[in-house]
Amino acid sequence: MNKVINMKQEFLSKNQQIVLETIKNSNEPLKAYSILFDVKKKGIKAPPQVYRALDKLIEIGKIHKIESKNAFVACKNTNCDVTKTTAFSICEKCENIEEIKDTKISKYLKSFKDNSGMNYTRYNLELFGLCKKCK
Amino acid sequence: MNKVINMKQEFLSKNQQIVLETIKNSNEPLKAYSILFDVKKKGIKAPPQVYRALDKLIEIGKIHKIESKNAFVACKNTNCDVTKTTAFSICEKCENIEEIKDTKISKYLKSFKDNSGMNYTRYNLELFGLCKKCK
DNA sequence: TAACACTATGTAATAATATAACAATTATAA
DNA sequence: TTATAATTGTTATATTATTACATAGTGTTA
Repeated sequence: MNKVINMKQEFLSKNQQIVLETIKNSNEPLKAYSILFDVKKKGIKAPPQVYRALDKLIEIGKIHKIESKNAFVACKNTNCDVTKTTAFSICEKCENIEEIKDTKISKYLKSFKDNSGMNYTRYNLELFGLCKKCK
Repeated sequence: MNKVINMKQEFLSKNQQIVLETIKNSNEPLKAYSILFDVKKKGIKAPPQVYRALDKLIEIGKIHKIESKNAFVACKNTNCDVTKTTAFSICEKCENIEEIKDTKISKYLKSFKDNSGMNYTRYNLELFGLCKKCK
């Protein structure tokens, strides 16, 4: 079986590589069935093959899921091993979505405590508004 | 048509009332088809009737959607007119979900600015971890 | 009142998203 | 080599959500 080693010595299987490349090459978040459509050229035929790859890629932090859109984006943050922790900015008009790199917000949320006794380890944050172009 | 006035003079239709009561009476977030199952006793028969009510209730801030779970909870925050802005704590083990009332975090996120030029107006935040019982 | 617009409802069909179950194959380790 | 685990392929189905259109009630106003 053809495998490739990435910078963190994590192995990506053939299907995982194909799905990851497809997402990376897109300039917008992709939905699972849109990924499936794209990768059919490369021999992937059925939803479970895509969803399995997506699950794994999320697990190792190569991609993130934007929950409110059921869509997937590649993580551009090279040291995103902390991962599964996500913050996105979403323009409500043009639907442009960007991962928020601002570290202040990440520090703030990681260290956040309330009086519930919860021990927080990760978060999803989606900030909505209007982007520079649309406002 | 039987209508009822709530504190903000917003009208709730019959189906909206039924769906809202069902969600309020639950001690956990409900999924749309679980709501549908419950309200069949009361004459609501099909998905669009439920989804229409859910959409409206979200719009007026009576309920929130937990995006990562595709589930709906009533907003206990009586003055949740600011709304559509949501923050939840989710236990990864027991799946207990609570709306975060902490106002610090809300102030922080509402006033958040980065250098993208985005003008943020609302957010969804889901904080994951282990609750007091599960850790 | 009749005509109109408007909102809410009911209903059937189907679209979109995701998983279960199991067989077949390939990779790695003992 | 045998066993084991991981990955893949495949079919079917479950779950979540919307479209489209018909029907009925409500409110306004000419």
